[in-house]
Amino acid sequence: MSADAEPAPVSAKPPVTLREVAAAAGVSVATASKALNGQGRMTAETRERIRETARMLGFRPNSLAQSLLRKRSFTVGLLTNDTYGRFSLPLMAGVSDALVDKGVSVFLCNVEDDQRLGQLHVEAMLDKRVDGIVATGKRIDRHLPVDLSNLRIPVVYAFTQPDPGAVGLVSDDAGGARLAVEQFLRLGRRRIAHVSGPASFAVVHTRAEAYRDVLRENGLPTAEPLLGAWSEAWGRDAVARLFGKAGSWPDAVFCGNDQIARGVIDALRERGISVPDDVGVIGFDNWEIVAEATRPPLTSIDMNLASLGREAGLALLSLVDGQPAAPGIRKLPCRLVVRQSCGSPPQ
Amino acid sequence: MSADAEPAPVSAKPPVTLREVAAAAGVSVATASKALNGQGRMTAETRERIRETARMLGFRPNSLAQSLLRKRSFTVGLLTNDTYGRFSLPLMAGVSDALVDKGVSVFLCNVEDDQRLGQLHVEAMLDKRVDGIVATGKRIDRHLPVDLSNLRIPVVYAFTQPDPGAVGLVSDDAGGARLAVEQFLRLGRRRIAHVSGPASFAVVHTRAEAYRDVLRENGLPTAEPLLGAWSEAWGRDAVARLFGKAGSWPDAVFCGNDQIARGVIDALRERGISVPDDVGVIGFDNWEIVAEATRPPLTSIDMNLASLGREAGLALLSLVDGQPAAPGIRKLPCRLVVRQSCGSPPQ
DNA sequence: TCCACCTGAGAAAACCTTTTCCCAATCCGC
DNA sequence: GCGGATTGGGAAAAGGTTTTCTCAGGTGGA
Repeated sequence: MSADAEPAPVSAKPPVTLREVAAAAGVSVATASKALNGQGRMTAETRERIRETARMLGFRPNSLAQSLLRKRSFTVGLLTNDTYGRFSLPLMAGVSDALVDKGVSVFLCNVEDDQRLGQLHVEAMLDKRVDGIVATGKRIDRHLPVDLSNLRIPVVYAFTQPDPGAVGLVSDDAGGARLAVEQFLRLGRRRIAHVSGPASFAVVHTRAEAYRDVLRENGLPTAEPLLGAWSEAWGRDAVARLFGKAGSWPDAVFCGNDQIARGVIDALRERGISVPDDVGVIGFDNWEIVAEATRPPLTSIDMNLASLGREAGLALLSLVDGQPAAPGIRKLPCRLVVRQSCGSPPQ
Repeated sequence: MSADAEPAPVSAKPPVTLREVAAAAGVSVATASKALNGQGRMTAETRERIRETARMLGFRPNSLAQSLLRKRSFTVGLLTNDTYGRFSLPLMAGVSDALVDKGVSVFLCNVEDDQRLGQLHVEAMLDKRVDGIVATGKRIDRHLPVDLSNLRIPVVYAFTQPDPGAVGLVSDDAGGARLAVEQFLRLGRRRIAHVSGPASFAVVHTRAEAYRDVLRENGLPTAEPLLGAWSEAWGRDAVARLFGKAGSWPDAVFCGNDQIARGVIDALRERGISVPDDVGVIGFDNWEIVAEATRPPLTSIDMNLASLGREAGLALLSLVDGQPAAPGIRKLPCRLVVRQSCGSPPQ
């Protein structure tokens, strides 16, 4: 390991090839290949001898040669424009997780919002003969800055806007919103407000609609959601509007994301309003770094992004294997993560 | 694009090969190859004709075949145990960014803290003949759960503990801490406290030592740093200790990370102590999501992780090209990002 | 006119593995 | 003992590209 131990393997000996294994075992490469792959016919003794030789020599087949022949590279590309962001990370982990067991590796390609970069990455992946592509982004209602519609390999969209006719996986935002509002109802809350992000986001409307639906189904008056930004500042601002004037204050606030929820909780505390005793709060995204830092810790809706990624990986794999998949958007359920910001059920 | 436009290319025609280009141009594959690569000798007219044919046919060379021959796959592996985390993301983006222009793609491998998974990923990468590996982690003072010391391909360590004799890149934590403390001094602060994370982290000591050094160099009394957790709660706790008793309160707090700093700022505000008028605060990491949400926004030390990643990518590339690199750890400077939590210079 | 040299281009090997034939030897039943 | 089936294993092509070698024809000089 140190300088004087060995003549420093500047470039270590090349990997051992099948030919060398065959030579060492005294058979032809064809026989060696078949022995190692469990193909062909030969005596059990021969097969075992070849295997043992391969093991001794530390033989590992060259994926490049295999891929060239099989026209399958056991490699997929993961395209994202959200490397820094919150959403594609768990998603990426899920994709990678679903594929590693099948021996499939993942090329990570961050295209930012740059057409040129996107083009570059897609061409590089195509040249390297990836078996398929998972496209993911930071917004469910926006396209990646690349055209993947006429590729000769399958594409699965996860947490981004799919091309028409493609298969897409997204979180069930409406279901997630229902989960939150229904939790409030179960806890006996009746005056439930909704504070969410900018109207330019599709999910803002999806969640708001589900919020209204649940209230209506339960015969409760629906209040107009307050739309603003995805920030703590807006959460604080919204509290000023909701609780600024005298009158019937909400006893629950369903927030469009965890940062808004944090702003809401901070502002309520500063007004001397107790969470969860006076007002319950539920966030969205279950971003642990935020949800666990609020006082009290924040109950939130988790979009199960890792599962989403796993499903995307598996869907892509079956597409690669030639299984036709039903095109269209599949919605995966969210999950309520209970912490302490919305109280316990009434006795 | 829609169902009736074309017979839906279930599996589109295979990519065009060099052989087809050669046939279409009426030359041999050898000549075609040389024409496209600018090698060999032929009339300018022939070369141009072949190039034009290739362009028309949309020819793109098969990377797999090229790699097999050249023994270079133009592919590297990025190993991390911090997929969800804060640090490896900008770093990954930097690595990818440095390599994409050179036509090098990056395999993303998240090994968590799992030996088996690490082994699996490394073997998969080796089989796929990656040209090199960048190893990165969530802590500068911990090893990844894999042994990369006897690989026959180059390895560069970034933001993780390198093997002896390898090349490693880390942030200059001491320099970063100096930057913070010196900024306070420049602003006329003299009673500077330091609140940091757990003693089990090497960086805690590195930064604390630099903090003491700067104070000593300036003839100021050094106070013992307060060590705790990397959390907001600990930041609030530390304020209670520093400002709880009467006496000479600090006029500046240098925090070990941004979350601690946020706790500090929140607790100061709750005590009616003004930031930055009464007390200046500087954080570490420059995690925008935190630094921009504090009230006031947080001045912080940025570790330039994207640059670190870029440097790591370039270092790996030159190693792959056979340039011997000086082994050992190279430290890259941090950067002070000024927001509003430490005030303006005195007039 | 002849020879040496250059020019343009092709044939073939190489990279490493898989798979499809193919062949020789052995075995079986009659 | 003989024809056919089976068995164990090998030769060779395929996959797509690069590179080295070879070669035919042309050019220039003597």
